[in-house]
Order: sequence, then C-alpha cells, then structure tokens
Amino acid sequence: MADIARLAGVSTSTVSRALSGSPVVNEETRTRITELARSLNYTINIGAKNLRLQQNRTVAVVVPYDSTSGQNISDPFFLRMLGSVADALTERGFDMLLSRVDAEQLDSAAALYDGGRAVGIILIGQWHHHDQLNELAARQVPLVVWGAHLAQQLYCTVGGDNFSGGEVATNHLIDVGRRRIAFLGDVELPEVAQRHAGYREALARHRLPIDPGLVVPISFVAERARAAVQGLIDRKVGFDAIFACSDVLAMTAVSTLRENGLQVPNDVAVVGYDDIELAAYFNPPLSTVRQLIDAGGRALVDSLFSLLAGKRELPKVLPTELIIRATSGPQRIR
Amino acid sequence: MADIARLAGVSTSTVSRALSGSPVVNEETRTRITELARSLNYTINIGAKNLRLQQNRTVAVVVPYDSTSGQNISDPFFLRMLGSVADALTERGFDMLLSRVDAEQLDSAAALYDGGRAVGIILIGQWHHHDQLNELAARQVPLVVWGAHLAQQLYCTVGGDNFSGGEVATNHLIDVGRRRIAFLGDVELPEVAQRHAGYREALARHRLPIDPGLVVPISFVAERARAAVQGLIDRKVGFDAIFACSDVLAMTAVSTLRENGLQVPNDVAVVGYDDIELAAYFNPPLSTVRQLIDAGGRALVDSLFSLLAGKRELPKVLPTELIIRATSGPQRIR
DNA sequence: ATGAAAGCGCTAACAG
DNA sequence: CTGTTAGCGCTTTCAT
Repeated sequence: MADIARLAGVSTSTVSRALSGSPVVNEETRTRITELARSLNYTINIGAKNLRLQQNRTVAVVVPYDSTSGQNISDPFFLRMLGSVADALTERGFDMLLSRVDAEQLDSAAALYDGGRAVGIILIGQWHHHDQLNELAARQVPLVVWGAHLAQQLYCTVGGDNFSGGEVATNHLIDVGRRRIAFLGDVELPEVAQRHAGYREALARHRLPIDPGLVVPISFVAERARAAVQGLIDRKVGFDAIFACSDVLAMTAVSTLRENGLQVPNDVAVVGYDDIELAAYFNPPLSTVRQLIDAGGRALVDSLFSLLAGKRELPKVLPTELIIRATSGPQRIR
Repeated sequence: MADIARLAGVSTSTVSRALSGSPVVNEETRTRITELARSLNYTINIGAKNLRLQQNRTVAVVVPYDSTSGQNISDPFFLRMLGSVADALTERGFDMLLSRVDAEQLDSAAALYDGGRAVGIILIGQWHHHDQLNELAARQVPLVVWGAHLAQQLYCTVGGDNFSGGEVATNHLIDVGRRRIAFLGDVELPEVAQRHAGYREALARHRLPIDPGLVVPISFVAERARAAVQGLIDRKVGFDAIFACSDVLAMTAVSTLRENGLQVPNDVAVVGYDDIELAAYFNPPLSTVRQLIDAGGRALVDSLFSLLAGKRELPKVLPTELIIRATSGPQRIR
C-alpha cells in the first residue's frame, strides 16, 4: 500500500480511502490509484484490515473426526451439508474456514473463535459431545450445531425431525405388512437415538414387540453395515425389514441381503435415511426419509448470524419426508 | 494479552515469550502465565501474529462453480477429494480456507493469495479455465490444480491418468464382446477429453469404427444423464455398452436402461469412473475406473508445499485401476 | 530474566 | 480533498 502511495504521489490514507470507495476522494485520483493497484495485482491485506477494524468475515466450519471409530468425513450426507453451508456462507460474503478437529478436543474448535480467527462456529455432527458443546455455549462462543435437539441444551442446534423420521419410516414398513423390523444405527448418537425412539413408538402403537436383538449398533461406515447385516442373517434372528439410519447403510444392506439370496423388497423391505442423490438411481430405487440438506445448510448459517446479532436463537427442527420408492414394497406371500 | 500481563504483573513481552514457550523466561513465571491464559480462555490472536511475523498457515482451497451449467459441488468424487485435502492439510498443521468462486472469475481466487489471506491455492477441478490458470501461474501465484496435464501448461497439476483410464475401460468393454460403446461425458473438459482420447485409441486399435453419434456430451449432473441415455435409446442409435465419466452418471445410466426394459450387463454393459464407495454396493455392483482419492489429496498438498519451498514442481499423474464388477459382463447371445 | 519501544499493513479521527 | 498521526495485538531487538 505504501508502494502504491509512493507511485501515485499521495499518502497511504488517500490510497486506503480510494480503494475502499470513499466518496470524499477526488474522482481522478481514485481511478489513478485503482488502476495502479490492479496493474500491480495489489489487494488489500485483509489480515491487517481486520486487525485494525476489529472485525472479521470468516466462519469456522468444524467437522469433528473420531479417531477411535475411524469415523471420517466420507458420508455423502455430511459432505453435501458442507457444500450447502459453503454456498450459504458465500452468498453472505463470508469466508469459510474448514477445520477437522479431534472430537475429543472440541475446545480447540473454540480456539478459532477465541483467537479471533472466526466470528463464530458451525459444527457439523454433534456425535457424543453434548457436554463439551454445552460448555462452549456457556462461555458465549457463537456456535450452531447440526444435530438433535436435546434436553438442557445450551447451544443452538439445527437438525431434521429425527423422531418423526423414525416413526414415519417404521409406520410405513408396518403398513406394508412387516412385523420384524431391524434397526441399523448407533443408538449412542443423539440423532440416531431419536430415530430409534420414533421406531419404538411406531411399534408400540401397533402393539408389536420390541426385540433388542433387532437393533444393530453400527456407525456410519458402509463396511460395518455389511458385517452387521451378515450377522443378523447368520444369527437367524428372523427379520422382514430393515430401517437404516443412512442411505449408504441401506444400500450396503440391500447389497448384502442379495448376496445371501434374499430379495428386496420381497423377502426384506428396506428404508434408508437422508435421500442422497443416488438413492433414486439405486436398484431397486431406495425408499428413504428425505432430509432437507440445502435448507439445513442455510438454516445453520441463518441461526449463526442471528446469534451474532445478539438474538437468543432457538433450536430449529426441519421437517423430514418419507420418500416411498421400490425397496419397501409389500411382502410377497409364498 | 495486555490483560494477562497486567494480571500477572509482567509486561506483554514476557507474556508473549511465555506463551510461545521461549526457554529464556523463568519457569515459575511461565506456568503462572500459562495457567492464567487457560483460565481466561485466552488464545493468541493469530491475525496479529501473522501480521507481525509476515507469515501464515492457511491454504485456500477453491471449488469453482459454474453458474451457467449449474455445475455444483455435489458430485461425491469432488466432495471426497475435498475431504482428503482437508485431512492432508490438517496433518501439516495448516488451516483450510474453502472458497466457492465463480469459475468465470478465477482471479478472485488469486486475491486470496495477493491479499495475504493464504500462502497458496489448491483448485479442485480445472474445467474450461486453462488460460486463466496459466495467467495465474505466470504471475507466480503458488497454485496446484486437480485436473489433466495439458500441453504448454505453466501451472502444476495433479490428476489421474485419464488417457489410460479411458483406454483400459474401453478395452475391457471390447474384450467382453461389445462393439457399439457409447461415451458419456463433456468432452470440452480436459480430463474428459483425455478419457475420450483413450476411448478412441482403444477402438482404433481394435479396428472398430468411431461413431460420433455415440458420444453424449453431458456435464457431471445425474439428471442430465437420464435424459441423455433416454435420448440414445429413443434415437435408436444402437449400442451395447456405455462408458460413463463418473460413477454417478453410470448409475443413473443403469437406472434409465432398466426403466426402458434393458438389462445390465446382458443388453448393455456399463463402466463408470471414480470408484466411489457406493459403486461396490450398487446392483449390479458397478465396474469402474478407480481414482486414488486419498493419494490425490495428499499429492495436491505435497505439490503445493514443494512449490512454496521454491522448487519447480512437475505435474503428477496418478495411476488409475480398472475395477471389474458385474455391470460389464459378456453379452448374452439371444 | 524482564521491560521499553518499534513496526507489521491498515483505517479513522483530526487538521489543514 | 488530502496528509499526519495514532493504534489494532503481536513479536523482537536492544537495553537493563
């Protein structure tokens, strides 16, 4: 900037004013400075500007990784949510700092805020870290989390209606004549727990027994789903439907069933969760509970900005919708 | 920091030294200061530190979006590549600034570098912007691009061996008895163009005719693939195989074929590209050309750091591997 | 072992 | 309309 000033024969103040489009600076001088800056590929140093102005147009988006369970960033749902948040942030003219932090040390995510790196934090996936998140919120860290709304929760969440999603999916499976419905998903995770509650509610309403042997606790990793479904078959638990907590799990389940000579939906009906793009093109097309990904990303960003504006932001629950395709047809009588 | 200094009864210099672990500061003072900082949730202001030190540990990762073609960030391959780059950067202790910039104005990506926001740029997807990228490289912007290696290219690329990928896939389809192989992909894109060259090479080597009517130029969007394949069928072009330039396109194609009463692989064999996780669980399991995503992300980051170290970095071509599953079996004689 | 002072690149009073 | 000056939070000589 000093260079530009020297070359233009003015002071740095004038350059600063010209470049920020201040109306007070002479028209001719402004164009001269602007030209000069462009020709030198000069851009304002945002770091210095931020320091001076005590401002910041960056949001940290944190995708925790669980080093122990090998939970990584590869599930299409989370990845798409990331893209959706990126778009919403871009629309508002904010930069996005993407951070992978160890889930055991979420405080290090807060450091991005404490250190002035970002004005707030969006966390994608709440996993097991309810308490840590509450601590951050208690410290007034501007924070929005994609996940389930829990009791005594101090932080703001945005998420799908997991209870209803689980309920609607299970009701549907019962409607098509299924009685022994397996549940695939890690019930330790708040979102999955609520889907499981919806699942139990639907069973109870229809006076169907709840068999713990039908609940298979697996994380969102395809390879584990294969093993889990194989185990279900080998143990001869007896089941005529699967409700899986992600489409990837559901597709893996279908594939494993077929390898075992079981037909979908004739022998076993399957419903997934998320409605990722490929669900419609799967064979058979996958019945699933749709989550509003784009609306979700936008809502996360909206909530964060409300928070920053000093408003007390309530958790948001987005509607889910059952999409009935071919994997959940009625049972064939044989 | 001034607060800490006051509370600890020392000067800011001492606090700075203590917090950066300088050996010169008194043991007792250091612990006192460290404790104080922790209890106040104080973190060094990285912006100010960077300004003073003229350094920076941030890399900008740019995912261009093509507003005209509706090309968005949703293809699983690009999303996973993003995750892979994020991991590689995290390992090196660098932050990742994720930017969605309009593909028509890639210069704005360079602004992140010019403005000291990032030490370098990783661009995921070269699309049609060869010339713009060359300009940036000519300006000495540290830049690494995921894409195809082109002639007279000044910037550094990392990419798969697209020619070989196209050739191997096509050879395989010919080996299983196919003669009329449709090509699905936008040949205007450098990567796809090279796959297409490999495709032509394989056909030529087997003295098979190259029918331009079999080339369907579509971008990486599932919905378009459905229309394209439908068009191929309606026009009665006559084809017994499809080579698609992404797994999403391939899966959509399989789905569309089936809707039209065509069997895969009996009537039409299909080979995809990328080998995304779901390819193995598709029905039938999808034959595809595997790209090394994790190695790719790592290589992008490695190349950028070499560049930053002042080395002249050559383009890297990663091997691809044909994964034969069930969608490319031999043609059934009827 | 610690403090005082200067300066990284920028902006915003305040003068002129 | 433009220049001078001070200071954002930090590190680092140079003294003490």
